[in-house]
Amino acid sequence: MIDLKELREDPDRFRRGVADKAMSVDIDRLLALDEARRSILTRQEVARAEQNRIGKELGPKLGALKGKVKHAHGDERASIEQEIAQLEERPAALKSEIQECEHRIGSIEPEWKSLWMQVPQPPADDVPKGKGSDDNVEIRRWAPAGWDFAKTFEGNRGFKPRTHTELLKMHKLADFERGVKMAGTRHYVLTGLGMRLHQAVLRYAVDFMADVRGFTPMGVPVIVKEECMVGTGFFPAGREQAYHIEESSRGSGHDLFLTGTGEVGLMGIHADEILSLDELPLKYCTVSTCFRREAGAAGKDTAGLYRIHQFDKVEQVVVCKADDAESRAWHAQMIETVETILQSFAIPYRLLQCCTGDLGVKNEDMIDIESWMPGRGEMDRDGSPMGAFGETHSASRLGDFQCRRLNLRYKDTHGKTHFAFALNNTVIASPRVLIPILEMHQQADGSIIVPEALRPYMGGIARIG
RNA sequence: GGACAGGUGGCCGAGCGGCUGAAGGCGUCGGUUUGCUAAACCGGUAUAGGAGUUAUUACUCUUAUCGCGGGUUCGAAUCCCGCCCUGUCCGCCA
Repeated sequence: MIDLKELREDPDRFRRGVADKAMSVDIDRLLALDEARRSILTRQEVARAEQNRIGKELGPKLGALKGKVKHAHGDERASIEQEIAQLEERPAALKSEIQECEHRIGSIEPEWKSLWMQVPQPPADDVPKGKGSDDNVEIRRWAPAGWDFAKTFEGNRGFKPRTHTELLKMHKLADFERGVKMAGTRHYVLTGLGMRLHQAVLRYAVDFMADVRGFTPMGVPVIVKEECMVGTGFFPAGREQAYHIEESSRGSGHDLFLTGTGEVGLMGIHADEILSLDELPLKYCTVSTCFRREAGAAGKDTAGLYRIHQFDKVEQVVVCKADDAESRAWHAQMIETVETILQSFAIPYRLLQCCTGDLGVKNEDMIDIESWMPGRGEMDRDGSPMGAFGETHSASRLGDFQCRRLNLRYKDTHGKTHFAFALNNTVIASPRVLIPILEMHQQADGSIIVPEALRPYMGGIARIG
């Protein structure tokens, strides 16, 4: 969430942020509610202060009188009782005023809080303006030697490509029918070498993060409390995307949610903590199963391994000082990590700078990395796919938005606390990444050459089929 | 799942209706002492919100916070209720 003080000081900055992100949050309403809330709060505090002061002065006296009244009789008793009643008059008046304030605050707060949570992190200044993904700006593209983006797959390789679904079937790498039988649409079973390849890319990515990048691998919960989802910024906006475990309806204390990314578990680790400077930056990665309802995506990418309800992902996060330059440096390293990995798989890809309209509530800057998938895209005259880029990675800078929501802070050298900056990035998401791997490395006979980098994780297997 | 016990500041631990934002200790930071280190001594040492002064830095006042939420009371860390969590024992089970 954003800083309300900053909102008060420069509301236009946030109005612009909302507009640039093509969202609608009533900033004026929020400001009005905030103003009202603070004025009532001030009134309540003044009353409380007096209550406390009176309490200290009269409290012990009252106690003594009340003790005395028990043993008093007749006139004496009556006069003591009167004295007590007098003394209690003012505190009673204060109490009712405090309660009234509390009720009024209670009536404002839900809407105030809800609006506050919806205000997005304004995009960084250098993020190009745009309405949606069509306005994203390609930064650069890369292809291995021997691959020319200007030519079709056939032009490059001399034969027509099979789609990954065909290849999966051909080599018995996945079983969609039985996946659907067990769990419904968008579910699958990875079988045999399909599962091994899946595991191989994950292990390769974790090892890269740990051994080359020096990140700490973590195993984190994938079923979490609502606070984690809110704290990481996925709720309330993304509520529809998460599977909901209604434990409360069975008498348990709280509901749980399945996480759609390891980012939730990684960022939740230090929620409500104040870290010391020497603990920063936090460099964590995890491999976790991710669950997504894909609500609103009905009919989209229904075939194959592209859009599924359950997958595994190696995710990295960095929590660093509240410093823009440092955050940008980590961002650059994340992108480099993804490029290194994709290059080691010899997969052509391109980098897109996401425009303002394509950013979510929590990020101020995001790069999407799209891999070339020969089996995607429009069909040519012969009914064979022309290939297309498909998103396989993204890397985001969140500023302090997420850490403010998580209440994750650090103490600087002067002992002052600050909300930390956070970044996150897909190191690898599988099985989606298997699509370009299978499709790019297929041979004319349908067999698939396993990228060299993965062979050590495949028991040395160099070829499928 | 059953039975007890318990959740207090960075940690340990007292408090069990007003004098307690909270004793004492440990840790930590600053200082004095010391040839250096150690010891000793002195002082500081939570977080958030609001208001104000100065307006980088800082300071003052004030409110809230003793697991979370609610209640009793003029007044709650302290009493009552609900929930969550932890420990121990028993049962069950990857």
